[in-house]
Amino acid sequence: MSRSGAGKPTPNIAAVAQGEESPQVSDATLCGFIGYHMKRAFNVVQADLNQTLKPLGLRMVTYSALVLIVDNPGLRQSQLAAALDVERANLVVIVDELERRDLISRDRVPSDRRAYALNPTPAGRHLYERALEAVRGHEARMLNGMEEETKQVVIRAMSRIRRGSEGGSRGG
Amino acid sequence: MSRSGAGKPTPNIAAVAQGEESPQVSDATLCGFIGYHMKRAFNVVQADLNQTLKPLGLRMVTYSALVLIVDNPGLRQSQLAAALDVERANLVVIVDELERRDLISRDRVPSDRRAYALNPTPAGRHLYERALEAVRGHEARMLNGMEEETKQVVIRAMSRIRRGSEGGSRGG
DNA sequence: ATATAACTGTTGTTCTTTATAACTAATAAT
DNA sequence: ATTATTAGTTATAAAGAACAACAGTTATAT
Repeated sequence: MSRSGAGKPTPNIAAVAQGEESPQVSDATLCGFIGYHMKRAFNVVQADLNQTLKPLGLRMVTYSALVLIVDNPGLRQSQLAAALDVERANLVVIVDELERRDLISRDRVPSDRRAYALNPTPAGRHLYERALEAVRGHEARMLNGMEEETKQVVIRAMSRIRRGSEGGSRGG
Repeated sequence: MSRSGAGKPTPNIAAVAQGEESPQVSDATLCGFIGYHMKRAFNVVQADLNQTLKPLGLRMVTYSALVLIVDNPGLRQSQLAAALDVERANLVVIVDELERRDLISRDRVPSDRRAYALNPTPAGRHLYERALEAVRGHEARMLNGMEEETKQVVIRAMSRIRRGSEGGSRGG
């Protein structure tokens, strides 16, 4: 999960050696690509986020799912799968996990007896608040006082890259 | 590997439905976090990059490994593992793959008979050039005419996030 | 010199994630 | 009514990443 030693007791000897003792390995070519920087940065973010969520018993994907369910009560599993960009089949275990912990409930919808409406329980809403607070701290730690304007530029750039793969006739 | 339909013959029905037919699922809360935008954007980049490299018989990690070996001939596997941020054990199969395709060679180093010096073959250097050209096209496609200044801001922000997890006494 | 520790590459195993196919039940379409 | 499509589920396989343990080699300590 994490190679950055965010919460590890054992320091990564190889990483220390690479960073401070034998810095002769050049990644200059890869540094010419924005995707390389995105990957390296995202690895750090992901590792820290998972460490942040671990005390709450959440992973990145279960956290995202909980947020979307609280923000969109009555959501169907298909919609959630599409929003999370995971296969419906793989979403089942995620929803199972949230349901087993009584964070959400699967409620049958009368109009369509195939579908489940996903709704947060009071415990789910409570954990949602706690998780949100924790993730806000995580982001503040990651950004570490980055200027608001810079943040906005990054967000716009990321959105543009993401939407570039779609039709692209819709303005944002 | 890819859910964005970058090179798939079958259009993702769920994605279309989510994007154009039932846009009622709100991710406003998650959109408040830069990490969310990074993940979504990186998913798109990764999918397109893998599609780009597939005709060359490369994956993201084998491509990165090849680039680092060409740029740092004589590299040891430990160093490569540290640079790629993968376990030494897991790097073995990656190097195996590159060696089996005669893109690199494992040369024993006289001064330390434990270690292998990784060197690119002529075929490796040739594929390196081809891959680099393909990835340049991929990046141009992803960025799609993004202003140079914006790119630099993003790169600096990503570098800052990444280095924030280290000691942080070194300026860049 | 010898014993001990540390390092390099390797193998094997396990866990997790992701993708795929197939299935049941329910709705929609012809 | 028959057929096709959709929602959720199950099972399985493929791929990645984490971890432990090992042989061979080098470094260190006694």
